[in-house]
Amino acid sequence: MSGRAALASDLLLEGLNPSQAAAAAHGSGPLLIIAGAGTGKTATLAHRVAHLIASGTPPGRILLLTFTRRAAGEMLRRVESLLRAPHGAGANGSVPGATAQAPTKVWGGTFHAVGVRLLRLHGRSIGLDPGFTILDRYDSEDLMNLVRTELGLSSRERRFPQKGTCLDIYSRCTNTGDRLDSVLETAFPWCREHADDLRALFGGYVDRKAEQSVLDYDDILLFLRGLLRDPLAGPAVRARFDCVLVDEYQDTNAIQAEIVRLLRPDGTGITVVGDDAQSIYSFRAATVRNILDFPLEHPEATVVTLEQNYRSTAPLLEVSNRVIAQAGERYEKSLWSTKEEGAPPALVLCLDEDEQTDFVVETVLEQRESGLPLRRQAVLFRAGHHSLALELELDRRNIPYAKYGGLKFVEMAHVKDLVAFLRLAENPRDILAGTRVLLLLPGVGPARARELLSLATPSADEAGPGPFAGWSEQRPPTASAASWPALVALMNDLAGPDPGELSTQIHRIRSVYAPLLERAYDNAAARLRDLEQLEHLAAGFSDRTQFLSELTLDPPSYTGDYAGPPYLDEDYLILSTMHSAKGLEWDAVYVINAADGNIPSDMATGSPEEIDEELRLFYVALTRAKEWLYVCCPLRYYPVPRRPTDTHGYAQLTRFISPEVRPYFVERLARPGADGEATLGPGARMETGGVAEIRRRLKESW
DNA sequence: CTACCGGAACTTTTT
DNA sequence: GTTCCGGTAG
Repeated sequence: MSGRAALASDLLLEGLNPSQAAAAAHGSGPLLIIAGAGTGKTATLAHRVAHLIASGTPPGRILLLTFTRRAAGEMLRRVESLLRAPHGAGANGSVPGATAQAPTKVWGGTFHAVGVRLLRLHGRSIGLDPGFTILDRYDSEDLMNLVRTELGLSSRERRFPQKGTCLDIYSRCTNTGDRLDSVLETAFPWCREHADDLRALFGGYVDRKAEQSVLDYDDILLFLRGLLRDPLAGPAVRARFDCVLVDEYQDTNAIQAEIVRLLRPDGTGITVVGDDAQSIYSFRAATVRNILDFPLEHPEATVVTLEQNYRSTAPLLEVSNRVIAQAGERYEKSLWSTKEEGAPPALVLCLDEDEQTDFVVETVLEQRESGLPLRRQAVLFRAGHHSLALELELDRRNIPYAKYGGLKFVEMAHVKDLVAFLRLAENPRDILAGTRVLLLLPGVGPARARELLSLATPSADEAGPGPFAGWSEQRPPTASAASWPALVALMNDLAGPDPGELSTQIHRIRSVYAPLLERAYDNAAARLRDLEQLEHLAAGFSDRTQFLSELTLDPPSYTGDYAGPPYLDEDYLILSTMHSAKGLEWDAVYVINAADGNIPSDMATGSPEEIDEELRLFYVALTRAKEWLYVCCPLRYYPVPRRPTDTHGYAQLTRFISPEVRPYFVERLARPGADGEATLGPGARMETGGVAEIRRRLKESW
């Protein structure tokens, strides 16, 4: 590094605390940054990238792996502004060495997005067709179901696991590398008896993916690892990068860790950042061992711990620290804040879900009255459907909101339909996309679709007839005689040498699809508007291949608003699952349904490890708040009915707010009763009663 | 071979 | 409330 560059780098570190600066300016040895919640992790990482560029690393040789594309984008924006900022160094007021190459050249994105990019570039050298299309979760389930039906596993005396469960088991096997038997034993004991059938099923699933030239999420990681392991291709890919930075390292799985290892075998240039206390993806085979064992794997590694929290006030931090202290193994750290003053966290006890909804809506509006915009407030919950009642009320009151997690825009049936046209054109062997398109036609069922798809083959030479040329001679079922010629013409054009602009392609699909949509679904008008939205979305992409990849790897989240995602300049309330809230922060946070059964989820209380993960998830939710934190727990809730006979159960406050933690909250009733404060203690399940009865119980039972 | 109807079983988090 | 399976009518 030149003297001037060194000076510039020093200037880049302005505003960082000593630990952050040490991490940002660290040399080339392996580096582990343990970054507690709200400790300026993003800033540190951005400064580190800027520092690397300023000290001479070409941006294109830096690989920044993040958990979402949004995180990567945010990080690179900050890098850019750091390098642009007038630090007084350099002739033109910016950092030397930085101006020539834009930081946007940095390879940034999720493991999956980067994997796809590298596989399209280098895949051929390990025998992978670079024209592959990508299956999302639902496509993968459908393909699994197809094979399951073929093998006659659907109709059995002993009920065979559902497609989603099958895919979970498969995915767990591939991502952990464990044998099927041990996976079944530890994670899916109720499926043990089907071990042999599952093996056959998975074999078929793998074959079908290969035939169709499609990759599921797991394949992307698997093939990327294969690429890096390959004696010829591996070195070529490795040679691209000098530095690999991995964010949210606590949520990586064994394959991802190996990919990092293979990218930088000697450990130099590796930076991993994370917080073991926020590991919340073990259901996806992420293992906290990656971060805990990093110093063992790299004995020469430098470990920097960030403990000063810049996000939350001391009272909020206090309660979060107490909550996470209940967890098992972790790096000991205690977050501290200089923001001493602040409102204490509130524990809000509600009679039922309606009262909780009212409380949240009223408080959100009060906060807005006193100057806090909606978008700086967020409601967090364990499962996507926990926000349903709230969404209804927000709709009723015309309060705009955006929901993260749960059903996504691209997962809605009509959007998937339209995308299937594009996918089929892109990859005529993609049976799932093809079946989806053909089944839209009245009179066409699975059998006819299969027959038609066997006629469609990718044409070997450019000049030859298109892949769907054979369809022109097919006589359509009388019911869809009208739409058939248009569909054939459309597909031939889309798959032809000159399909036109992407948004034009979508426009053409819409005109063929609209009548089919109207036949197949109700509220066609709203759905057609969504498709218009999709066409607008596509305008930002020049390339169909890229559009399809990004759509499945990083789908835009769907909002509750019929008109599609809210415009960026509008104010709207944030609704999010706790998982999707990772890495984000808001001034006011409302955690709803903080009852045992919801958090921890009833589905995840099988083992102490699972419960620990739920605890960390709760911790993640609490630590999103900067100023105000409300934890709401409805005493009674109805959407439980296992049987139609019992209408509702009584909830207990989440076990994570234990008697030791509880005093750090200020307790209040959502709708203060006539006789003021209630005395609250641990609850018990009870039989139902009238409102008066419930109110009475409320006072005794907490 | 497709379209439709009735009964039975299930119901988290996501790249 | 939903999805999934098997049976039956056209």
